[in-house]
Amino acid sequence: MTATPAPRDATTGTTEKVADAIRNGIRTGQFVPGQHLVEAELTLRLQISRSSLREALRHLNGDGIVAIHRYRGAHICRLSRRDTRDLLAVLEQLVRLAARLAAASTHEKRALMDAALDAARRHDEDGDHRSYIAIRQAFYDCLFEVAANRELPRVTPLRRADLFRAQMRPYQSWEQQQIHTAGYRRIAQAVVAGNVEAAEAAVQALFAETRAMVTALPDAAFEEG
Amino acid sequence: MTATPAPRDATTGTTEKVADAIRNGIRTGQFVPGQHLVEAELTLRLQISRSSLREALRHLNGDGIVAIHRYRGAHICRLSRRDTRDLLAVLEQLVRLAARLAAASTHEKRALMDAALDAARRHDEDGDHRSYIAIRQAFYDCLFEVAANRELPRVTPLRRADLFRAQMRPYQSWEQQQIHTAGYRRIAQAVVAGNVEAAEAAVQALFAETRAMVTALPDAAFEEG
DNA sequence: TCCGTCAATATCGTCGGACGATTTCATCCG
DNA sequence: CGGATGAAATCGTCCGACGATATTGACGGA
Repeated sequence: MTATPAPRDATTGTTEKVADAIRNGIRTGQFVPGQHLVEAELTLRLQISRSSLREALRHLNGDGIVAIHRYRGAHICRLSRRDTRDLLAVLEQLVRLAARLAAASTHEKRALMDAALDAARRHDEDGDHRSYIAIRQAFYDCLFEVAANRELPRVTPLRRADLFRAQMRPYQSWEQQQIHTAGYRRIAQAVVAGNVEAAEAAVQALFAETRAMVTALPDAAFEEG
Repeated sequence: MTATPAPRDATTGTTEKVADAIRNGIRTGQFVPGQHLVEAELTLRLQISRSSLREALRHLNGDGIVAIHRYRGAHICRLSRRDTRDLLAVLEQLVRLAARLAAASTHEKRALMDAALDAARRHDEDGDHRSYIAIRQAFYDCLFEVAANRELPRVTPLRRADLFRAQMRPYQSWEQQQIHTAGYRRIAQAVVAGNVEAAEAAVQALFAETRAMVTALPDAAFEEG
């Protein structure tokens, strides 16, 4: 009777493996937003049964990263400009809350953010896109860990943000990634310092940058609507 | 099975019907938080196959209202004090965002909130618990409609809040429900008036009341941890 | 040639059964 | 009384089947 869905149990199942595979495929570019997902093809590629695949797709559908239309199959969601705007508005509030809670946490807990900072510094050196993804993930994992709010990781639409990142990728330069990473660093520094106002301000600044970047993108990067 | 004459969207399927049935059962008290869900029993009760039921359970697991432990089955989540605190913190931020967006919307859109207000007034008269549930649902539906942010209804953990309400029910008096409904009314009025600050303040006040009520509840109302 | 109609196909939704894996529980023995 | 043990219950995964529906492409008439 644990109040929260099983953390370890759930990760050991076939459906979770499949869901992770697709999520990871989105991050690595193996799956592209808008791509049609045919059940028969995926069952062959992933070597699983249709039942398990459908459960995984239903799971991903709940996360909002695949859309399912009756008798027309599933496809990776492709965000419109409006979807992106709405997503960023919600995400900003939740990350702000996370930053506020984290900055108000105990000193030893806040020190965990140093790991994310170190990873960010390493990213500046090699500059691989894969490490950028890793940075992002490490940053948010660490932020949620320090914030110590079990509900935040559940509701924060980070998987949808991955979709957003995937759509931006062809248009985003390495410099922009570096700027974004610098934003993570500023948040982490404010959190480690225990400065609540600075942490919230850093989150706001990061999302302001992101919104500006989105505005500058061509229409081709978005779904119509 | 064959009784699906006019399916127009993805929301009209067996799995969705099952998920709705369980969600509704939680609201009406048919399912109690902590209750064990046996697949064989549910397939008989709902007259569906195990495949469809499992998809539905996976869906509800994604919404965070049922927990699934490998080889031990699914059960309705039961929130601990901490879970409740975390849930309310996140919910407050999202409802605040919704109220802010709604109050800043156009005048004709904001007028939609009058429907929710009328429903709230009707609730004061008959005072049935079922109508209280209806009020709550109508209020949030309307708020999200006016806020015009597609991401908000997706991420806002209202189903988990239903869990919370279900756990409170045995300890919540009718007067407290009325007080809560009055909080909805204040938010709606501020939204209709287009007063952003007042709307956000009303949300804050509502959650402050809720937190105070939670603190006063006995331990028996919560899962341990 | 263009466009509407209609059949063929691909794919999905649901079902039922099967088998191994694991937990749970009652039983038995020390 | 407590720990080992075996049976029952339940779950996870797979497979095959059938009807339902959307998509596609052929066909014929204007």
